[in-house]
Formats: sequence, structure tokens, C-alpha cells
Amino acid sequence: MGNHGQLSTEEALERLEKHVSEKGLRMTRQRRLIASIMLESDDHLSIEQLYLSVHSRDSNVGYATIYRTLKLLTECGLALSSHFGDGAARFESAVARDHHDHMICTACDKIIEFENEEIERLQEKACDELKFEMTYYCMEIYGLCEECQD
Amino acid sequence: MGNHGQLSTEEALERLEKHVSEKGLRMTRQRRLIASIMLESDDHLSIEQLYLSVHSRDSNVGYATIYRTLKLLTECGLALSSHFGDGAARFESAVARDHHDHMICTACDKIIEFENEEIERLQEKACDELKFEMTYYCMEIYGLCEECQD
DNA sequence: TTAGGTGCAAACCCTTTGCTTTCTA
DNA sequence: TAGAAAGCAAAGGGTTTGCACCTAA
Repeated sequence: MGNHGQLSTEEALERLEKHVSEKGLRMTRQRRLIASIMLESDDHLSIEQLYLSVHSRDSNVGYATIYRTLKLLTECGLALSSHFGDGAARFESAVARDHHDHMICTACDKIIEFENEEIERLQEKACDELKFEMTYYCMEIYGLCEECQD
Repeated sequence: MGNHGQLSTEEALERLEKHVSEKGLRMTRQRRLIASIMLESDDHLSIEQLYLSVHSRDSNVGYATIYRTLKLLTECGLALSSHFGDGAARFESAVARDHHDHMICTACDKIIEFENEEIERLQEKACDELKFEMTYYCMEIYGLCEECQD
């Protein structure tokens, strides 16, 4: 992992531009817009939420561009995707904050975030033992949040 | 969690029958068939694999019944679903073995299973602290397996 | 006998793709 | 100016649903 450190949106955009130009691709208005909305959010955005935000600033952008840009962002480590409960993917900034995990309430769909360095250390140890080279991981705990327990 | 203990297929079927009758539902040939194939497998079965197995024993069973039965099995804790890399759901027996987690090689799609009680203990602790009542969890580590590391 | 279940096909939803037009480098 | 990206709509893949017929209890 080793992606600790809160990059600013500008620094993240630079990283994206660098990544893009290294791959012989091009930076566009849409990519910048989508990236900055994604990076400035603290939430787990669904594609639809993202689409709506983007659309409110540039009503020509379509879903295809959102999907394509998100793929780019994920590739270069600026975004992380999850599939809580599943159905649609959700994305969150990978650089605005340290890695964290999720508890998902199956009654009200609330998402509680938590960090646990000890668990991360144990995961790294488990990977070492099995000679597995971790790129990223996700841990999701499903159950009932305090309010939803009968 | 607390679902340690290797139930036999028969015991698991009894549990399913009990669950089904408690809900005022009915036990059918198809449900028994799908459940036993699912429960006897050591693998992470895709719906398609399951469909093929089931179909080879009863060629009338369709996908709809597989999906509906799997939902039932998941509900009563006999099956667990995951979405490795995502796309299609995969299911595995929740009672044939103790809980374990997965490392998924993003190059060759191999799935490595591992158990780590220490991590489970820390998860429980994290839940206690946040007053979250865990039903189940999944931890997936993505990366490269030994053979796929350049 | 009476809900509930099955099977089939159509519907759905999310995501990807093909193609033409537009724009970055 | 060449080649990548956008935008649209259509295609795809997995999953769910509606409905007529069947079956467990």
C-alpha cells in the first residue's frame, strides 16, 4: 500500500496529468472536472451521484466519460472502488485521506469508516508469509449499526 | 460470527428445511439439489458453474431457481457470496469450513485462501468499540501471487 | 385444495463499446 | 494535423421479475 499522505486536489491533478502524459494520452477539460469532483468529495460516490455533480457543472458530459475517467483514476491510484452490498460501484478518493475500512449496516445502509493499523500490519504479515504482493485490499464488515439493533 | 464447526451436508440441509418451514415456505427437490451441490463444493462457485452442475443432474432447472435458492441459502447463513474483481457473484459454503479470507491475484485470477484469527479478533474489537453488531465480513486482498511477480 | 415454487422469457440495471464528431498536443 | 476523447445510443452481461403452470403440505 504505502499511500499515506493527504495530497491536495492540485497535487493529485498533477499526478493524473503526469500519468496521462506518460501513457501518451491527453488531458481534457472533462477529466479535470471529474477528477476534481471525485477528489474533493469525502464520500463514497456512486456513479450516479458523480454524474449528477459533474452534469451540474457541465451538462454535456455523459456517463461513458465518467466511467472511462474513473477507470483512469483507479489505475493511477487516485480513486478506490467498492461494491457495498453490491449492485453499483462506489468510488472514493484514495489520496484525500489514509486508508480505512468500512462497516456497512444492512438495515439502513449507513457506512461507518474505521482505521486499524494493527489489522493492516497483520495483513502485510499474512501477505509476506504467502509471498503475495499486495496492491490494495478491502475489508467490509456487514451487520447492524447501533441504531438499527432491535 | 461464531459459525465455526463443519456441518455435514445433511445437517446443513436440516438447517435449511427448518429455516424454510419457519418462514412458511416449502422445501423442494430443486432447493435440496442446489443446496447440496453448493454445500459439497470446496470452491467459490460462480452462478454459471452452479447452473451447470445442477443442470447435469436435473436439466429442467433454470437460472431463476438458482438465484432464488442462493438468496435463501445466504439468508440462513449456509452460503456466502463474494464479488472478486467483480462482475459476477461467487458463492461458497459457509458451513463446510471455518471462515477464511482471500487474496486475489489480479494477473492470473488465482484465489488464495488464508485464515487469521488475530485479525478476526481485532475486527470484533473494532466492532465492539463502535457498537456495531457484525453479521459477517469479507476481506479481500488484491495483488500479485508469487508466480505472477515479474 | 391452496399458497408457494418453478421455468421461461422479458425486463432491468449497471457498464462497456462502436462510431462520428470534436479537441488536445 | 494526427490521433485521442467525448457523446450518444446501442449492445452486453448479470440478475430480477411477471406470469401460467406445477407441486408440497
